[in-house]
Amino acid sequence: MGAAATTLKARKFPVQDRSKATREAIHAAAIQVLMREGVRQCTTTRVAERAGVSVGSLYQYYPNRDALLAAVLSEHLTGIADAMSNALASACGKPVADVSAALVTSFLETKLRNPDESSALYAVSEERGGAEMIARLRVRTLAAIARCLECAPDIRLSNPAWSGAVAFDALIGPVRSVLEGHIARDQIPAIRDELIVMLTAYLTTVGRVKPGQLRFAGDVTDNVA
Amino acid sequence: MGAAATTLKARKFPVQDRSKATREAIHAAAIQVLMREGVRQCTTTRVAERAGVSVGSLYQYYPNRDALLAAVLSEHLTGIADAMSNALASACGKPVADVSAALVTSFLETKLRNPDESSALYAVSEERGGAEMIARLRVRTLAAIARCLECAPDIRLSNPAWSGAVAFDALIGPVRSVLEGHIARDQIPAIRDELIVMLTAYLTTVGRVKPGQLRFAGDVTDNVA
Amino acid sequence: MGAAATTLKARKFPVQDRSKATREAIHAAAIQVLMREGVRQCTTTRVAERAGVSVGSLYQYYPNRDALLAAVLSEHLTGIADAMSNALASACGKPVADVSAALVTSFLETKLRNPDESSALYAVSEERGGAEMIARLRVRTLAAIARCLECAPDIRLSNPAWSGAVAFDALIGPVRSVLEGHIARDQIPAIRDELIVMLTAYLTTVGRVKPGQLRFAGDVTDNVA
Amino acid sequence: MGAAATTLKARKFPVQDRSKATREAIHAAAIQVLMREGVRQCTTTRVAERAGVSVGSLYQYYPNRDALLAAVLSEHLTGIADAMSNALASACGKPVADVSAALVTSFLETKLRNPDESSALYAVSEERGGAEMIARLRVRTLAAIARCLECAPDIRLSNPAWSGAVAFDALIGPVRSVLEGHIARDQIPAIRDELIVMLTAYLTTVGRVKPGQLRFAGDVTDNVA
DNA sequence: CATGAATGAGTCTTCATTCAT
DNA sequence: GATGAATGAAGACTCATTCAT
Repeated sequence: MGAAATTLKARKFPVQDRSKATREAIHAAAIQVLMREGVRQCTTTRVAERAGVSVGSLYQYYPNRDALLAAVLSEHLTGIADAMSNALASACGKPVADVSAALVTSFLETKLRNPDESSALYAVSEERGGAEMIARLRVRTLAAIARCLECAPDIRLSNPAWSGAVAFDALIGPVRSVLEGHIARDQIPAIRDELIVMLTAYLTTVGRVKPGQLRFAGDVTDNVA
Repeated sequence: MGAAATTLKARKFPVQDRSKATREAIHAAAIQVLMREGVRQCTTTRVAERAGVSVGSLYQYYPNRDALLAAVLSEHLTGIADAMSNALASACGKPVADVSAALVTSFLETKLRNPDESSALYAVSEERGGAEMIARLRVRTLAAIARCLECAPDIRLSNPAWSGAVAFDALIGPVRSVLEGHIARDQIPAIRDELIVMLTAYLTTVGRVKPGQLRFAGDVTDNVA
Repeated sequence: MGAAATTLKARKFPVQDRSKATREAIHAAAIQVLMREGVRQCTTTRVAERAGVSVGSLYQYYPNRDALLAAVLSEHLTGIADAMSNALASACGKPVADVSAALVTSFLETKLRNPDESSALYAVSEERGGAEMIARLRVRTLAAIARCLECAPDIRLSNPAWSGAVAFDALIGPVRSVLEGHIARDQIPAIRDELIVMLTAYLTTVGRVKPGQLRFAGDVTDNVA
Repeated sequence: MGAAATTLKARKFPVQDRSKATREAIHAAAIQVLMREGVRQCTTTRVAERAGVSVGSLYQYYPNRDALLAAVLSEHLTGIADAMSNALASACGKPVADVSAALVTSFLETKLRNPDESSALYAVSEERGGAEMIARLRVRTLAAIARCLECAPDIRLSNPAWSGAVAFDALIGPVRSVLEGHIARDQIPAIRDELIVMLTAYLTTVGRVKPGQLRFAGDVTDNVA
């Protein structure tokens, strides 16, 4: 009887679902604590508390504190990589300006959607294991960018992967400046446009086709000395 | 003789010199530990140990751990800001390409001179107080950049401070990629040239003087397009 | 059976009871250490050790060393204030001699019941926060005394609160002399009687009703003379 | 030659005088620090600093911190004992009321002349060695009191030492209440008068001569129940 | 004798992790 | 599986005391 009742309840809330819910609660709590208190104060006890579970339970879902923080960071970075992949896929085959716009817009949008979370996670990425994860997702994103740049009809890059990497890396600092408050949040549209201009100018310059092919396309090139 | 020798020795190590030596030993040790073990493991005990002094001595020179780390970070950042100010001063009045080159070269050179130290200090800047210091020196550097851009004869920027900030921030990500090992160290010259191209292209684009306007200091706002 | 036994055991030590036991063990240990080693040596480590728990546990029950000492002091002082309140309540409406006796007896009894503890706590009250606590409980006790003196039929005090305060304060020194060993412990009954005499003499003198005034509630200020 | 010069200088400021001055400076500094910062913060370094000498010098004059604090406490207590001895000597042979007045007045005056100092020293007396010193000077003072009470013409105490001790101890609490701020400082004259009344009443009561000898001297006696 | 840099044992406190219930 | 009390290693920081100069 008792067993049956339990089973029925379990059917409505299957074990895995409840597990998943708890796991997600802990995950969310970790982000909250991270944002409000910083990495140092983001202790397992505090996270469990905010998640409404016991520390013991936390350890049922994450083998240790580092694993929890890694999971949080991983999801954050994966989200960004996914968003960028999608955006870039849509821009495939379009001219540089559009690719640049897709790149800049998708990065800024995802990174700045939850600014506090993004900010908090910088500190997490300094902890052990952060670098590798960033490296992994950077590679993935760079691949998407390179693919896109190869198909841009108005440029011909000698090394799309390389140029794409530079272009992507160039976005990191400005975004961080926004997150750190060096650049006001109402300037986000302005900075977005500015970065699009920058990337477009850069990629156009390094990807300009041989003289005679696109002679009248622009005049930026001869400024590069 | 013995007395003379003692006196001479004493002259080499008078009170202030000994203090200074100890202080510097601690400072250096902090950087060492930071590089080898990371911020988390960079404890007062460990630093004192590597410096060959007691914890007590460390606290005679730095009021607390944060102050020590802040001092290390401060010296690092100040060095960079100084180097950039100098380089930019030399480039004042020269064309954009030269300003870009000065900006990129000075930043890369100082930042990559001691790559391990630079790397280690990223984590330090996440700790309490790091943000403010970065903000302060960022402002100083941005002022130098803006000053330089205003004098560049071949461009007319509607907002030199803003464009300079974007240009500077764009360097941060790529440099970090080198430090993190995402970009091989033998690629440093290549990335330097690439960044010079990028900044020059960007600044030329946003600072492009419409034909016929060069002689009249007209309203340049519509150049940002 | 095994299960039942376990359940019974568990009933004896449910969560709250175990917690309470630990808390009390720490409390008791603190007093022990205080008595044997003094405040200075009453460190969190030593207390935890004597309580048979880890330092960590101590901090689960008391936020810091001061809070622990404050708790010990508080319980001690509260106990005294309670005992005196009760004794004085019983003496309400009785003549001065009885009030004095109640006052003296209750104070001596509670203070000297655990002489070593009382002694040890003097040093605690010097530490941060001790003064306030003493002040608070002094006020409470003085109120009880004043209430009692107002109802004594054979005296009419111009300012019962003031006289009560003096009377109470006068007990502090003698009690301390006993605790410090200046007065032998077998003299306690003698000192008690002596103090009763003193307080009675004092209160009678300052509360003496002039012949013929007993029936009229006149101005009694000139009795303090 | 150099020796002669040194000797002459020394004659003007004899070694012992300078030593004495330094010692006193340290002593005074200790009291200052004690008052402003409390015992815990009264460290050898801080005292030396305020005294304008080096820690090393401090240790030339006092073997260790405890000795320094003991010296400070000793001088304080000795000063009080001296003042009381003098006052009591003057009151010798006079009636109880005068003896009480002398006792109370001298104690209050010396104890409250530098209230902050007196307050600060309570904490010192809790440290190791304080109790013994207090005991020693208490004995000395009690002897002076007893001597005085024996000569009072209007009372005949069965045990002057005992009654004197009670009388003296009764002053300790009230004085402390003033120092702790429980009793306002402008109430000092009032409390002095009150305490004189209390001691006089007490000593008169316990020292009353047999009926028939001083029958009309006072009427306090029959109030004692 | 004076100095004050150096020492290091000893405090308080935190927190990741475990395990009996 | 859940709980949360218990653990104890480790970290930051202080301060009495010494000793080379």
